[in-house]
Amino acid sequence: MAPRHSAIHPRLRTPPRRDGRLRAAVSGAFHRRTMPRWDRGSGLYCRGRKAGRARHGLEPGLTLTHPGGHLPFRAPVLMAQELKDTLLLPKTDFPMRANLVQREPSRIKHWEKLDLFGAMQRQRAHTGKVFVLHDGPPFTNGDVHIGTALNKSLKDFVNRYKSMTGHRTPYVPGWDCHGLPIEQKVIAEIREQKLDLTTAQIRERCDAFSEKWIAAQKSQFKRVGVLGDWAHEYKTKAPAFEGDILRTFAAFVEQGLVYRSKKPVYWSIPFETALAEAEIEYKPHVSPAIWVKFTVPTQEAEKFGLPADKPLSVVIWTTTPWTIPANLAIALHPQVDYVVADLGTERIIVAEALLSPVLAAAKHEGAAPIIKTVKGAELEKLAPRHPFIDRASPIVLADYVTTDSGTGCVHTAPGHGGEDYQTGLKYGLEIYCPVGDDGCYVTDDKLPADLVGISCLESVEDLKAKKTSPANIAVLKKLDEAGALLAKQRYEHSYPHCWRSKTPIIFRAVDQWFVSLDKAGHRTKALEEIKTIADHNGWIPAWGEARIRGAVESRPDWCISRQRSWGVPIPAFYDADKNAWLDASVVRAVADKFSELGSNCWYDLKAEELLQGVTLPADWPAPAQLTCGRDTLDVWIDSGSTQAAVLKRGQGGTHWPADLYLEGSDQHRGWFQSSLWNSVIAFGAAPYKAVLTHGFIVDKDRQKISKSSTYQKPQTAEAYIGQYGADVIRLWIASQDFRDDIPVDDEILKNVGEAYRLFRNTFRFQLSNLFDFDAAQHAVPVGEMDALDRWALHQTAALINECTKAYERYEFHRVYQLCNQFCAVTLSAVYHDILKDRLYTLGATHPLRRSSQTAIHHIFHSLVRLLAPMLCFTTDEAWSYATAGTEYADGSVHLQDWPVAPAEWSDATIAADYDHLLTVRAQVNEAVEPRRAAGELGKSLDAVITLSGTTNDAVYATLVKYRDALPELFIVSAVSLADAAAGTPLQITVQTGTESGLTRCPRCWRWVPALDESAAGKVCPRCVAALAR
RNA sequence: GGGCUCAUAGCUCAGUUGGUUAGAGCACACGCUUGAUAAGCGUGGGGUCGAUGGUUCAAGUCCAUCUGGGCCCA
Repeated sequence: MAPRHSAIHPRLRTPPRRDGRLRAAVSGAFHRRTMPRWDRGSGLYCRGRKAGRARHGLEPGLTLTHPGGHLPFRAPVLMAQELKDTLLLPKTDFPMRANLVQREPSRIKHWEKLDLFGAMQRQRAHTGKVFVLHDGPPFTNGDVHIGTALNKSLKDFVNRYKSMTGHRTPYVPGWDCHGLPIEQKVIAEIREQKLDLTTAQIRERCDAFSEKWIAAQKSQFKRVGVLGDWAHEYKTKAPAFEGDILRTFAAFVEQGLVYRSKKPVYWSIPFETALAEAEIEYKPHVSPAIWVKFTVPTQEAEKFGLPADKPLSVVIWTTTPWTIPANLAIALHPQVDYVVADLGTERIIVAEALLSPVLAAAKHEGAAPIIKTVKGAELEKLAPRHPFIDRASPIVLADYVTTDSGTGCVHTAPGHGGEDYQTGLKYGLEIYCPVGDDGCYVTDDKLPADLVGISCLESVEDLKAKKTSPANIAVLKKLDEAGALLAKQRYEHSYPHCWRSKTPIIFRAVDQWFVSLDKAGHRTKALEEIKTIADHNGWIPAWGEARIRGAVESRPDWCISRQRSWGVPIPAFYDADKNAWLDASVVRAVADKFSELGSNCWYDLKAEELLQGVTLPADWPAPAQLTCGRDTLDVWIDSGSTQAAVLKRGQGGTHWPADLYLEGSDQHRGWFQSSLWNSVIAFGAAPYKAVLTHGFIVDKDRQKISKSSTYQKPQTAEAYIGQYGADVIRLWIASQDFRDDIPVDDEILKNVGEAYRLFRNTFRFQLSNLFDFDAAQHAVPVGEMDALDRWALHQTAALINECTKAYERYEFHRVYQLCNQFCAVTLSAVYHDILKDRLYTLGATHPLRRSSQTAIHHIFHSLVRLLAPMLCFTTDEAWSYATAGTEYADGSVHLQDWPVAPAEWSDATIAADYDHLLTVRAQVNEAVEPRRAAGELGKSLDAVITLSGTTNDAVYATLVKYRDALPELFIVSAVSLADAAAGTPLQITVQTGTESGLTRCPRCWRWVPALDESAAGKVCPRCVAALAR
């Protein structure tokens, strides 16, 4: 370096050229009009040191007139370099560029090497504080969605925070493995491959499918930075877990809650099996549409004030004549107008709006005067007769009835339709289904004998021949004979077909298992538990209580059986007469088998083998006469059993009940509820003390992403993390008030990226200015620190307190806002900016410099911890540089204790004084700005300030009190105070250094009365002192 | 259609038991700086607090209705 300035002409050893002085030589307007673009400080050209030198090199040719006299402009660059070398400029290896996408995976490996999660647990093993966040299991059927990443990140924030505050945080991640969506995907594969597989084979494929996604999701969750007991996760398909699912179920059985009842399902007649939505194809189909008259007996008519002097009937419309034998009611809409229309010899009741299409279908000619109009509600319980079976078909009310088509009077067969079933339950109708597994009418004392054995199936041959089913034909004949058929038409519509047999499916009630929720007072107990949790503010936000209360109150008895393959088998046995046998002790015995062998044994073994060594209840048939049932449990029993299989067993050091459940708000009706029911029934209490919910990801217009026109790319966590890095995504999650919808959008993420850079640069600035600071040796006791540094500590204490409060309330966005503001304003714009002069120009061991370094050290170690739960990668990186000076350290920020501000950091007097001082600082900035705009000033250090005011003004009094600190505080070269007459408001005068007759120190750039000689040339007295050390 | 819920600047958030001219950061514009430099500093513009009606001396805040969004049901 040294030789470089040897050739410099002595004349160049003048004070370095200051842009301020150059500007001072010309008017702003002149300057802007005439100076070359590259010298206007626009940043277009003058980027970096190289560019700066080039500019200096060009300028000596210009001689500009200074107001204070002629001052030939020079550019003693090398001189400046030499002086610059005497400064204590910031130094760090902590990179400015985060390069998160590349760097984060290495840190994950580093954590794995450290066994960070294990280390955190061991460290808090004996604190006596435990916080159990019980993981809600994601479904294992695809890549981690950004919404799932959000959920897991929030959990990670909580766990890391709780760990730092001294809690052991046993977090056992889990997966929900069974269920229809997986089976559907597997079945779709099988369909494509045109395979015909056994149940066991299908289950094998489902298992492999699930396992594959567990592995994928696990690595994706880890990539997000989520810490947990990944090596010992729970899976609902694990044998031990399946055993516990059955043990939970056994508790249901034991209390007599489980009963059998019918419920309609999609049914394939050729395969004699229930079908899932995915196994159904909708195809065009021609059905016989019929208009059927249900006669109203005279007495009934009179009771309801209807005219009874002519035959009167209610007309229904249906496209499935075969369901007429199962008709038990007619549904009307309560608010729709119905009319009694006179057809001459008889009268009919239909919806007013549909009278004319009905007349058209019936080919009625001539007038059909309306005798009477009534609301549907007025006809409730009117009892027309079934056309050919001796029973009433009462009028019921239902909201789903429309006047779009038909008659407005809906044929209701609770055993053959979903809505019909609901209405049936509501009105206490039998769930009646006179059709057997083979699709034929069964022997039944209510059914006309001539219908028995007739099939509802339309075979592929029938379809080709455009023939309708034998049952349809038979029913049409019966209706015709009864004189009940008002009209008949071909009706073409889209109808569900079985994907395998290609024949139309039927909707048919089959026996299902239900759990009674009221029988043993469990609903009351569940509601009590909800209240108890609310009393302890456990529903976060509080409206969660209303949400789950509504779900629990309105939950009907739960249908827990599924005619599926991929699930936990319901351990019911059947005798030769198809009677079901279910007993708690046997369920428990089977549970033990499942725990040992996995639930596949249900399919691999015969009942007799399975029950070997099991003592059956006295009234049971011999095992040899039993077969295993083929229904599986609804997955709500699976997921609701996690609290039993994980928490009750203390897996990974957990305990029951959990301290927190944390899921999306949809889980009020889902997992929160299923867990509550299972736990209340099996253990008599709720499985959680608190439940935190978050909203859903939406696009920038707050529309759900699936509807969004702007978001068609895959919404996987990987896609986002691959672009932004996990820490930016985590910061984005932290920045949002997650109780509401969470918008995601490039602009938002870009914003968060800026905030990320702010945090990173804050750390970098702090680290770089601690390069020669060793807290053990150099730290200054708080009581001996400079006021400015104590102010900074006061602010830090406030930050710590506020952030801690926010973490306790899970208000991460408050932490984000608070830290953002702290870094941007308190530090960057004020504290750090002011500190530069001290840190760079004073001697290394100067008390003020050490005081500030001490404060920076404290602030860094506070801030890095406050942000650690969120910015888990970056804070650990910064912490490593701070403690080890390298990218990786043996320890981790995540093993540190949560910051607690020592009482001595807070100083109300200094805080109040600085409020005044910073107000004036803002005013000074404002006052400087016009002169800067005029081109008379550059940096604020070029300014000399005079403040006049009166000492009876509190603000001015504070200025007087801190008189000596003001230039530093305002980052100006000098501040003089001028006492004015009482009542005079504070007045600010701005002069340049030159105007004040001062000289600029080439080293610290402050304008001073005189320079002294030093080894490095002429500098200000303060710099002479600094250089002397 | 029902239950729960949300709406404050371009974006993310504050805004106390109703009480001065509704705040902050980011973004934007214009400057400065080149000793945090793919950084840093300053100044500035920007809001009918979703809409309407009401209560009140006073409404972002309380009440009602509506509009739009979200979750869950039907």
